[in-house]
Amino acid sequence: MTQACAHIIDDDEAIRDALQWLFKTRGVATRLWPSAEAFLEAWQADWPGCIVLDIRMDGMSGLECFEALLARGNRLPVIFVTGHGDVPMAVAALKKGAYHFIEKPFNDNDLVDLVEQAIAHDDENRQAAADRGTVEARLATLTAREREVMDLILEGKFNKVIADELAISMRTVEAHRSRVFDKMKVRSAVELAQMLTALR
Amino acid sequence: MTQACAHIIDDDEAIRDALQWLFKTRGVATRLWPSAEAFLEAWQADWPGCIVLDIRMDGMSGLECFEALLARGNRLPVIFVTGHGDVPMAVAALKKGAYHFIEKPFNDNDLVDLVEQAIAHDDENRQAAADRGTVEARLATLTAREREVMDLILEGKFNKVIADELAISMRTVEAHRSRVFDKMKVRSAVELAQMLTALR
DNA sequence: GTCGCTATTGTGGAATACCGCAAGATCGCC
DNA sequence: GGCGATCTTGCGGTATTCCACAATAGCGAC
Repeated sequence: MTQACAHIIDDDEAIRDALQWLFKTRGVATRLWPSAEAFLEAWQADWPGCIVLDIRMDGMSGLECFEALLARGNRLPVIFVTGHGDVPMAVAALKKGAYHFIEKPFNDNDLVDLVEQAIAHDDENRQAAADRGTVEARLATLTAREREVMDLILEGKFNKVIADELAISMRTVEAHRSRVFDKMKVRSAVELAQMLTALR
Repeated sequence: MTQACAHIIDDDEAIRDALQWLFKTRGVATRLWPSAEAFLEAWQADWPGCIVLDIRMDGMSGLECFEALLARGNRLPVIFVTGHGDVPMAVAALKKGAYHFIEKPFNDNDLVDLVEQAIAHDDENRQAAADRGTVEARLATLTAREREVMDLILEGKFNKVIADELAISMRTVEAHRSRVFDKMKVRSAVELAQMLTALR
């Protein structure tokens, strides 16, 4: 499941099959889900790709599914598909972060293009998230004391001042500082600042 | 014109007046424009507030006006209002960066709420832009050589290495470095890195 | 208890950064 | 030619960083 794919969630088997065939001819991998519930149950945060989500379905609606995904921190771009949408619904969905909102009947090529854009978009997100992930993983290896020292380093303070504020000796600060650089895999305070400021 | 206001662009005088009255009762300053052309002619990049833009108008349409504003780097949130919109139009507008898309007839309170949110949103944007502006203004005071040195500092290099790469003496690098810190109003390379990384 | 991790401190020295003062050279502008 | 901005360099000295080596102490896990 490391392969990016378009998750097609629709309770109409004929549509699922038609979309599967469509995407197959265009070289886009798909995975089919007969209901929002089924998808939510299987959903994993690290799945790459995008979601093509029908709004009107038996059981949980596409909008409810979207909300549930939001609550779980879903990052996959969601493309809504509906035959009975309206402007307020589309606006609300997009403002909540949906990737697109398209009405049936749609042009096949348009949908494929959208899905490809969404998958590419997800790729970028995923890359950025991975970068953040590695930095956070390194942060996680720091001890509490090391993090305290790091914070003060990031305020541009001298070891001397840090030693004062933490009421420890300068030598100790140096030791922590050295370990911080080591664990964060940077060679200077400047690199550290850039790495962490990039996280926002 | 330093006061944030809602720019109402509509070719129907009755609607303009009605909206002006509505916003006045809710304490939102407004400015009325009878056409997209009139607004575009007067438009200034530093106006704060938001835009309420009717789509169907004689002459230039709201959508065309929006495109023109995009091309000019407009930052004001745009709220589209229309009686004849459809889903694709709304989706396209939002994906291009419009703030909202609302259909007539609309609930007065909804529109006022939207406008207030948009103005608040613009305030935040403007604050962030101002921060970027001050940093960029400082950057602009740097000489070419100082910027070169700064770039190398931001790569975490020692003065010695920088001197080598630029084929100048270490003392010269120190002089530039000192002036860079001075002009950028920072006291350490760490602060500099944070200030510039925050710009993205 | 022993082992491993963490926090702590010290010594001593080499490498760098930082600062004030002074000054030569180039270049464009009036 | 004179003026101002910029780039350049050196001297001498202080402050800070960085590193290797060495060592003590607390604390939780097995």
